[in-house]
Amino acid sequence: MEDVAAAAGVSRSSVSRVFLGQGKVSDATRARVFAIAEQLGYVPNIMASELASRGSSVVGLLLRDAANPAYGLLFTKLQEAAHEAGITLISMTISSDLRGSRQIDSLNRLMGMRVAGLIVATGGVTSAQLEPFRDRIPIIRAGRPEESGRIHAVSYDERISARALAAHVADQGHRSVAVIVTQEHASYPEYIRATGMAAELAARGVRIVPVPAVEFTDGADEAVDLVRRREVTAVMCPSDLRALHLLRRLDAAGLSAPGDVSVSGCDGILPGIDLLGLTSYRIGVERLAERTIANIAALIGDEPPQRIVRELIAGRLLSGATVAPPLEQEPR
Amino acid sequence: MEDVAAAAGVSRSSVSRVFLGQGKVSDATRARVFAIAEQLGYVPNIMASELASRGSSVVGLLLRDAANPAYGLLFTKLQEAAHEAGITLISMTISSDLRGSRQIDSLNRLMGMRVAGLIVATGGVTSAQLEPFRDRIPIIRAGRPEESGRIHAVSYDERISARALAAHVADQGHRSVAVIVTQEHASYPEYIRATGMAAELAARGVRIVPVPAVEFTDGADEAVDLVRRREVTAVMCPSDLRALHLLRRLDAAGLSAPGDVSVSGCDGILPGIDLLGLTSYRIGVERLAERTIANIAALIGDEPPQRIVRELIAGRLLSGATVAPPLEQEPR
DNA sequence: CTGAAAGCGCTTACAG
DNA sequence: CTGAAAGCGCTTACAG
Repeated sequence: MEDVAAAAGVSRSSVSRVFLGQGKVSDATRARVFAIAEQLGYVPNIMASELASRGSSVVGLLLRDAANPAYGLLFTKLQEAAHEAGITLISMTISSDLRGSRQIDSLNRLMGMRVAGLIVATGGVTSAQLEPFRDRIPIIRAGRPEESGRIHAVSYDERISARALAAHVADQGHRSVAVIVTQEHASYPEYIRATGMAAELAARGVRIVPVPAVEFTDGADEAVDLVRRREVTAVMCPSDLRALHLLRRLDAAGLSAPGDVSVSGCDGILPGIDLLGLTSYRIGVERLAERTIANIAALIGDEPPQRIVRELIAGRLLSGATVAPPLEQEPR
Repeated sequence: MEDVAAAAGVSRSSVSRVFLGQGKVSDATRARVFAIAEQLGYVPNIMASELASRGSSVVGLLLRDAANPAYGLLFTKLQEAAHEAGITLISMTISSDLRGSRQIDSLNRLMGMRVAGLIVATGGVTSAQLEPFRDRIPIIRAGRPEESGRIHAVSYDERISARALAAHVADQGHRSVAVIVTQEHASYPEYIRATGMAAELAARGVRIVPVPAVEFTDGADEAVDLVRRREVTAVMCPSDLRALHLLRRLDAAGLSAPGDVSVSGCDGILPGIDLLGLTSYRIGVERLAERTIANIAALIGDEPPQRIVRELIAGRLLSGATVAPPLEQEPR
């Protein structure tokens, strides 16, 4: 900056004003400074700038495994929305198979960078861990149910999706259905979905066989057994990835959907899901990203909202070929 | 920091040393400082720290649309490898449908943050645009052929993958094959793949019908026509997403693979690709991420390698059901 | 419209 | 092992 100022024959103050685009600067000076800067390849040091101005325009994003299509799309949409809102997002990913310590690590790193706000799109960080920073900067949970009630959140409406899927399966005439229930501690969203599905099925008088699961591959073989023994005519999975795995195991067992059993997933993001014909629920990623950015922008803005943000985003049912009326048993 | 120092009864220098873990500090002081810091919720300001030490440990990552499974996985794997190498990655995504200006924007922002190095995983930034920063910080292109020869690169070996796929199709007995050729300016990697496929087919005496494409959906309907007119018995696509789209169009036309035509893609990342039975080539994302991080670590390290890094990463053929011998025509 | 000077939160020789 | 002081690259009142 010193060099630019010298070459342009002005003070550092003026160079600063030119780049900030604020304060009064003559057109001549402005043009000269820009020209020299361009020529010298000068790019202002954002760190120094923010340090001096005590302001930060960057928002931190704590993301889960972007290899998961649902998180990858969310990431992309958040970036897009942020860019449009003039917000720079800096992100760190947490692999889903890594435990707590590393997530905290990332959280601290982001805090150390003095981000103006934080978007948490992973369940790996608990509300309790967020709490100490809560009155330091605005924090918003994105895409995941937030229990505490003290942290802002824009979440998918898992209850609606669970109900829509369960209603669809029940409407096809299934009277005995297996539901793969991810344990609460393993994946809270999946847990909510699964219990929501079970509740809706129960309300419709459908018999439910819960299949507990923790790991991604859990429950599939057990479900296959249930199908073999003709105990159920449909299996509901709390995510598309789990449904895919079930389809693989069914295939290995010489069974298929919907011929031998109806299968449903949830997410609806996977490219090619239409070709597979998987019945699912397309979560509203785009809208969620939009609302998350709109809220964080307001929260880090001049007049932050007084109340805790708490929005629910709905999606839409994707009715595919893998769910059909049960064949032999239970004629209607 | 001042507060922590005061509360601990030491100077800021000592607090600094404790957090940097360098220099001699008595165990008593260390313990006291950590305790107070914890209690006060003090997290060192990384920006200030780096400004003062003139060093940066963060590496910038310019990524393409993470919603694309291939980029999403790359992103995740890069993060993992970086974390293991003690490198903090800060990333900005570029939506594939946004043009130049925004990419430069992100590039400047990253430079403004004074990152220690840069990983460019998008073709949207040209070598020429990178050139001005080339002698400022180490820059490495990841996952994409880099033409300039002046920028470090760890790329997928697109020629190998193209050849493997083409050889596989030819080996099945196809003698007339359509190849969807993405134009060079639209997607360079796809262009390299397509021309590589065509070259290998030609070398094996197979007749080639090139179908030019720019947009993601281009070429599919033309390919369907070729199949209808029995001009080709196979269609090779330069990416799985294009292959998926072709399968959709075939389906809409009442045709299917491999019954009416063999279809191949390339990438092999998509979850569920096995269920679809798509013949593809699984690119070596994990290894590429590993090598990229290893190289950037060396480049920003004490003794950077003298020569331009130029590595090629191979993957493996995924032979699926969508490629089979041609049925009626061309009996062997 | 412009410049000199203080200060942002740290690190780092340099003395002790 | 520890502290005082200068400095990192900027911004921002405050004077002019």
